[in-house]
Amino acid sequence: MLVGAASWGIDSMTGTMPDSAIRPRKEFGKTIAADITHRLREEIITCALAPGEPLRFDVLRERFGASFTTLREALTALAAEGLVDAQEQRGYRVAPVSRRDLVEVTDARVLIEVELIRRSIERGDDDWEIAVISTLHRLKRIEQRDPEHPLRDPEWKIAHRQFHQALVSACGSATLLAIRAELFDRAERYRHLSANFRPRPRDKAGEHQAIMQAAIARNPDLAVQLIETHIRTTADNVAAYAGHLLDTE
Amino acid sequence: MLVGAASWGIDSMTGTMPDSAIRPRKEFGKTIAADITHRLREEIITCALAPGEPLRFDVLRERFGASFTTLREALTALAAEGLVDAQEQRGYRVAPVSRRDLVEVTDARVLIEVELIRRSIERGDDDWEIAVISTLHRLKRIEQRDPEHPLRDPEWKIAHRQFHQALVSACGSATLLAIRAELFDRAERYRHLSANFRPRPRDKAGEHQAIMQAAIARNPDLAVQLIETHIRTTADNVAAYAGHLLDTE
DNA sequence: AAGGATATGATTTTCGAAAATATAGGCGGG
DNA sequence: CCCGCCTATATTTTCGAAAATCATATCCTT
Repeated sequence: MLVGAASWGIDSMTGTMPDSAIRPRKEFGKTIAADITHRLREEIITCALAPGEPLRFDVLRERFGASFTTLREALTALAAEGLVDAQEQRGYRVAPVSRRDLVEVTDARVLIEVELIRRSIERGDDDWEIAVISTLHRLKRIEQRDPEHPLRDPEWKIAHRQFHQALVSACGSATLLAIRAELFDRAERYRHLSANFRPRPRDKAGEHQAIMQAAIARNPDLAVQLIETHIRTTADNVAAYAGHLLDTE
Repeated sequence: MLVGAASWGIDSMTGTMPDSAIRPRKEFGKTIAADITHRLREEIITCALAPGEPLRFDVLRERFGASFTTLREALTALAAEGLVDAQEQRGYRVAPVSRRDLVEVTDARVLIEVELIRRSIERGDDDWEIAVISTLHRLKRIEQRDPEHPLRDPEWKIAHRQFHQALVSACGSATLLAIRAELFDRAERYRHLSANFRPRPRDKAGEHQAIMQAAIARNPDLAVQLIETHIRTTADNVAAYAGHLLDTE
């Protein structure tokens, strides 16, 4: 899903509040459809809904307490984002995963993220620097507090997402940012897929620190190289630890 | 809208049949929602529905003969593609146009199309060469037959789209092809916007011919340079001839 | 027993009414 | 006279029933 002007793309950045908490039927100002889109997206990204799993309306209806139509609207939106697979006249299912798709998403992310980092470094102002530094700081704080299995911690996820978002936020193109956000979500699903099998997370803290420094130092070539390595090694890890889940198709 | 695997992206390539013709309520095998999505997309791209125009359900209901829900699903999908702007609780409207958006779309197209051309030239096989040559041939035939105002001719539009699609079709990434297709649609809307004011179309035939030759000759640097110029001069023409329509916002 | 048509059940897809929300116009108070 | 509140209307959003479609099992024919 691309974006008209700069409308949604953002909402996938706001993270999610724990479903266990007492929550209003829908968040303020949002339609039920938008809320369900958001909740479904989270469940798919975190693999609470497994790749390839059929999404039957009866089940969803009970789980989310919305009607056919509302659910259908949410599924349509997610299909446009590539997280749901629409099979005409035969319903929806969680988008399947595959080695090939992982490679495509990784390549596309590198292509776009590299460009956006360059533009951000060139155009970023003081506010941008502050955003990059502060989001990294928060991320590190969370990592210190609980250094194991960061993906399990929703707070780490949000902070991680916001740091990477901050890095490219000054690029000046809402269009490309929206594309980037979608690819980020699709990649994050693969990270979750492998998180359960990865014995121990590698030291991402150092990588993030280095990326931040290169960005603030306005060294585009170094920043780009670090980001590309960051993205590709993450994908390689997924392929290594979740490889057995990628050949189902 | 991005794509899950490789599902839709294609359908925006199939063109449209004249609405005046006697057509079945929906095309074979498609849901009504998918059909309406397709028809609405065409009307937005061709500016039959003007940029910024509100899309009220009563009006759409009469025009397309579908119910609220079905229309809503179509609008959701188009919002994900960036052709429709969803204003929470306040309905939908055709995505507005602006100079800034035109620049963003153009830049994004260059970034992605350039990469895909490179990959296609590197990976394209005999079938790819044949597709490139034959789609260009058809395009030239149509241009000879009726050399004025090509955008008015639906056949030219389809042929033009298919030629550019063929050029990048061997890139190997359904993900990037889907992104490219969306950006192409958004750019085509701007072309339509200026078509009514452009005194005479420039000689695109020569440019297409040169691009084809560079591609078949496996000269990526030249092909990339030609494509970039092609995209940017088209956008410049839009800005020049439809500039007065881009400052409404 | 194999193949194919048909009936049955499960599931998706569509519809229009009803509820929720926004917009516009009028009324009263400052 | 202008501003804010309140009511009336217009519009969107949601719902569950009904229609359409697909999947499965059964039965008939060869």
